[in-house]
Amino acid sequence: MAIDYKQTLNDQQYEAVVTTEGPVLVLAGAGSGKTRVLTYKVAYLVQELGVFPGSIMAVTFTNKTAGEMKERVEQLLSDSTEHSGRHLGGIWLGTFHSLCGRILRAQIERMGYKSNFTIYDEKDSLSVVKHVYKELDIDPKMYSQKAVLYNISKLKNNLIFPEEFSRSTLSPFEKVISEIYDRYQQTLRNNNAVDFDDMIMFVVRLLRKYEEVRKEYAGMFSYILVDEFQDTNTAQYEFLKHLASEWQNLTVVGDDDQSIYSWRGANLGNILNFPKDFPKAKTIRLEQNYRSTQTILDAASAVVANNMERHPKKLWCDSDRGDRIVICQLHDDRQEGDIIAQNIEKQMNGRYKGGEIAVLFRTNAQSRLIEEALRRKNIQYTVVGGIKFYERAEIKDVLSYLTMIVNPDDNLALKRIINVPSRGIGNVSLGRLENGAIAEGKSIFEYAKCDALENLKPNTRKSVKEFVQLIDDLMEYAEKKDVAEVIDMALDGSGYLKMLEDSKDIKAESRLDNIGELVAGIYDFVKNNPKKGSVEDYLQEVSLITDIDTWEQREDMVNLMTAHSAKGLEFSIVYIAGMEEGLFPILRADDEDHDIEEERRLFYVALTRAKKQVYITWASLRHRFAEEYENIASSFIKEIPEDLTKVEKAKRPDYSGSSYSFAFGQKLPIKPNSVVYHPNFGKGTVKEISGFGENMVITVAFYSVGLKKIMLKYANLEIIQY
DNA sequence: GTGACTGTGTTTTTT
DNA sequence: ACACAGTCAC
Repeated sequence: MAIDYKQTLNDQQYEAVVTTEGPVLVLAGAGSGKTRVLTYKVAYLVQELGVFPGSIMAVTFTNKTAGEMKERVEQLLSDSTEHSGRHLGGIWLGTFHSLCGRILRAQIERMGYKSNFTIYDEKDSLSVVKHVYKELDIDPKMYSQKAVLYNISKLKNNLIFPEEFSRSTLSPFEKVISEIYDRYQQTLRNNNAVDFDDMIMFVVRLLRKYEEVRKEYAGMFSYILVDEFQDTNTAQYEFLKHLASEWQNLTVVGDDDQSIYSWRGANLGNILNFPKDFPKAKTIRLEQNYRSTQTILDAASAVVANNMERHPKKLWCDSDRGDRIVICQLHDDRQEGDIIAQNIEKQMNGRYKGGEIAVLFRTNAQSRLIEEALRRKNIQYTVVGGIKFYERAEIKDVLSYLTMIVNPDDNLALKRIINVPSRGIGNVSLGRLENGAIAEGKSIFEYAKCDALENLKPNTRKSVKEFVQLIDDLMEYAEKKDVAEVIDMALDGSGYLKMLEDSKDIKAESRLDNIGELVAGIYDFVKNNPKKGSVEDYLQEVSLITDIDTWEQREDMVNLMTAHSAKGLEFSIVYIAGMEEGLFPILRADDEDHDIEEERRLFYVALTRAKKQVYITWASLRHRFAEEYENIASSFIKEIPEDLTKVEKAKRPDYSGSSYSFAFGQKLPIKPNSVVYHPNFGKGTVKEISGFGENMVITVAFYSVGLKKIMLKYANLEIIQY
């Protein structure tokens, strides 16, 4: 049966789906079904217009979203039996980075790189900057390496190439940046490596410079769809413009109120000026919210209305008013964790599953106390983000072995592993190798491979030759075998596994666990990509994977993450923790371009993740580093209309005893038949009440242990139902 | 070349 | 508070 688009979608959604020709701007408010529109539009193109999937490009913000979208469209297509032959094979669906990566594999040789290039993450980039500082003899204390890297990234996002930047008028600091930028880029080239920003910038450069490249790709994509358009940067937007230049069928979907990545170069101007750039563009507004209660929607709208830079819009919904937003003031950050955990426990004993609940915060560091509190209550949780899996030292080490197989010119990868495990090739020897390589204009590996290495001691020379042999063997093996087989050989042959197994370091065990997880992931990869299971295929994919991509929403686990990571997700219950002035909105000592409107949008994003209920917590006292800070409530709290909120203040906690208690609504009276929760006995129903005030004693029928008499003031009881 | 010691930055958000 | 990088002594 064919999909009844008219029936399934509302009028605006339908219009956005069937307006396939020409540029379309879909302004989609939070929870208005933007993913739905994109999914149905792809299905519509394939099914109703008979478009070949290979001529569709769909760009999403994360790999995870790309995967989910593919699944949903395939589901839609297979549900409609008359076109069951249609599937999505060949569609270009992914993030800007993965799509550009694919183009670069095919085209980068035009720029003098080899197609087996490595993709450097931020840590790698920083290592390159460090290397350049040494080369140019620049003092890291004078110019912060991070700040310089940030500036380079900004230049790249704005498509300013090193040559161009060096020609413009520069301040003394900019002159330093320019010099570093230049060397940085040369170093990447020598290593046959690109950073994240290069991936976009290089493709734009190719599209600008080579008409045949532009024609090839622009001709190929007769339909282009873009999600989260508000978070695109200048380079990404130009990429889209080039690709849409032949057919002009560009649908961008976004919400200017949810633009939260300007610090990464996102240009709010892209969405605000889209109608000017494409005068023929049709603008469609999705203003019906299907997610939240009226209360949550009203609160979020009232907050974001304080922003000046935005397309005005009026979101509406026809759901219930719902419960008020609870704003709870805590004494300190530890109590915040405890209260949140306590309340979650209550909700999980009620009708909610852990997976329906999320705790959002501004900074990853805040998760620790909340985690501890949840652990004390044996509540299962997952943390999204934080310490990143693929940035762990052991993971990077192992991946560096694979990288060397694919791109032996990658000096960074070589330096990382040539002495891990220890082969007696220390800093001095490595320095000699590096200098020799530079003198001969070779990569270190190339130099180590061919030369007599007379500047090394015989023992060291032997070790280097053995290392070269190891990599050579792995390379040969990798020609015939898939990445799963290669990783086993690499871990074994390099002695890396043995090094960890023999280590007395207490961290070695968790490192082994992590490597186990990585290997399991590699086996999965090979299983899922029967035709493309080479080391090179794997590395290309894995370099772009982030934690949010691997996160799976589990039914039973409470979700902890930053407000940024929560973009695009929804939960029945949302806690927003740490709502203090200076933390959310965040305030930094050296903030030049600190943007309060962006912080407000981030708060808007956090609020609109909730379907049913929002809890906002803030603590008067918070620990930062080793110190305590006094805080006042976030100014954003006041922006929520009072009639939508319920304000509570916790008693000062008593940490002297082993436990203390406070719950939302603790003071409310208990009556017979109230349902209560006891930390040891679990849930029960109140049968009898005697005594008054301090001496009140209740008789409770617990589901687990039967009747118990309990003295209220000692009981640490929570009321689930009055 | 290894291990202990010191100093620094970290905790804004991420492809 | 803590991890990490850089430096120094052996």
